[in-house]
Amino acid sequence: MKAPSSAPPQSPTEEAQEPRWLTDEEQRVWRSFMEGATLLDDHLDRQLQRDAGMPHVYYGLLVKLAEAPRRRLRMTELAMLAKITRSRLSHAIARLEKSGWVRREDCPDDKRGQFAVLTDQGYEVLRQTAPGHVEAVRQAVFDRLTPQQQKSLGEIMRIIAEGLQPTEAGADLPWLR
Amino acid sequence: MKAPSSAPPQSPTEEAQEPRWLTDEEQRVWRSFMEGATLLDDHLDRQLQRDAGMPHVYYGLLVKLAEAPRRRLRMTELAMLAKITRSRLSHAIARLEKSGWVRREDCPDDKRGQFAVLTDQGYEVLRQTAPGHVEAVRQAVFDRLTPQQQKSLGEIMRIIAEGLQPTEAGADLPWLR
DNA sequence: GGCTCCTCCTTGAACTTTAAACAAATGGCT
DNA sequence: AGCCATTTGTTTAAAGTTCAAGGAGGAGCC
Repeated sequence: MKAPSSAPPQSPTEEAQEPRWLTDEEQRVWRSFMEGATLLDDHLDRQLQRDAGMPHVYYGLLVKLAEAPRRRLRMTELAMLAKITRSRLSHAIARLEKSGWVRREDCPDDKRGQFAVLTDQGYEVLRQTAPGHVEAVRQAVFDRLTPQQQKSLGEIMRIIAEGLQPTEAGADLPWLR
Repeated sequence: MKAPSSAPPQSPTEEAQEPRWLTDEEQRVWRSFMEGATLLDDHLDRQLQRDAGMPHVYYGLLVKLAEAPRRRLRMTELAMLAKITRSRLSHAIARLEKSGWVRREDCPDDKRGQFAVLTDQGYEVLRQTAPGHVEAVRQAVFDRLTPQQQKSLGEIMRIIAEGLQPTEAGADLPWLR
């Protein structure tokens, strides 16, 4: 991220041309982004750990389940929706199961498959902690941005997210550029 | 984050009024944000773990050190710059020390104090991996956004970050609203 | 000096995340 | 049926993070 004073251009046949360093302005944007994102996630993590007894990611899992038909989702689908690995999800569900907020259920169609099912207790936790969480999000984000800024933020982050989705072919195929 | 169908308004004297749920549009913005931020950080984490043998946060620490006078910073100052807790920093520096990229040095003025100092080896790692990292950031972010969007992103994230800075009095004093 | 409070940083335990390896089931394909 | 590649989800260990507690030095005050 830092440009060592003056690096001379590489040989033209080298794959590594002079790196496209960030300009000062780009630097500022990038650092603001990282700082904001870090502070925000830490903030919400603490908020939820305190009020709901779980990290932000876990809370997000419960939300996805609550929105799903019959409050259940296949592990792989949940992992994709939540943008986390299956491994991470496995651990997370194990912990949420221990807390009594989620229960596993076998999939009748596919003996490999597992459903993660939101328990009534899990739904209750969500019901009780959701107001506090939305409020935290509002105070940290929406209350501070103009409608136009909110709209921009949505568009921008959607673009960034799409560029990184494993779904999008070409994203992991840089040699096709 | 999810509004259970129709919750009746609370008693007016209750502190908990009807929660200010997010509108559908706000939901979309918020989810795009979380997804984008998650995917981006995971992506850069993998990129740096692969190419530099350390997580994104650790890389950021080396960058801060590289920019500091005499390539050294007091632990507390580094923690504040990097927006992480001192505890986390302690562990992180221990690991970076083991890797030979940072070294601790006692502070002459204050016997409690410690400097984290970037070693030559640490600087070298940075020099070699910085180009690849900037490139990753460019591809994921700057190459996809218009100049106007980049500017907006900077402004927006700066606002969010400022609202969460422990520095800003009033941020932790919600009763003063 | 002695007292108290605060700051600086570390530590250890509990918890979460990652990466790699794995078993089991599925889905073609012959 | 038999075979092989893929998909599904879990497991293990190592790495990273958090939280609460604590040692030690500094700073103000009597």
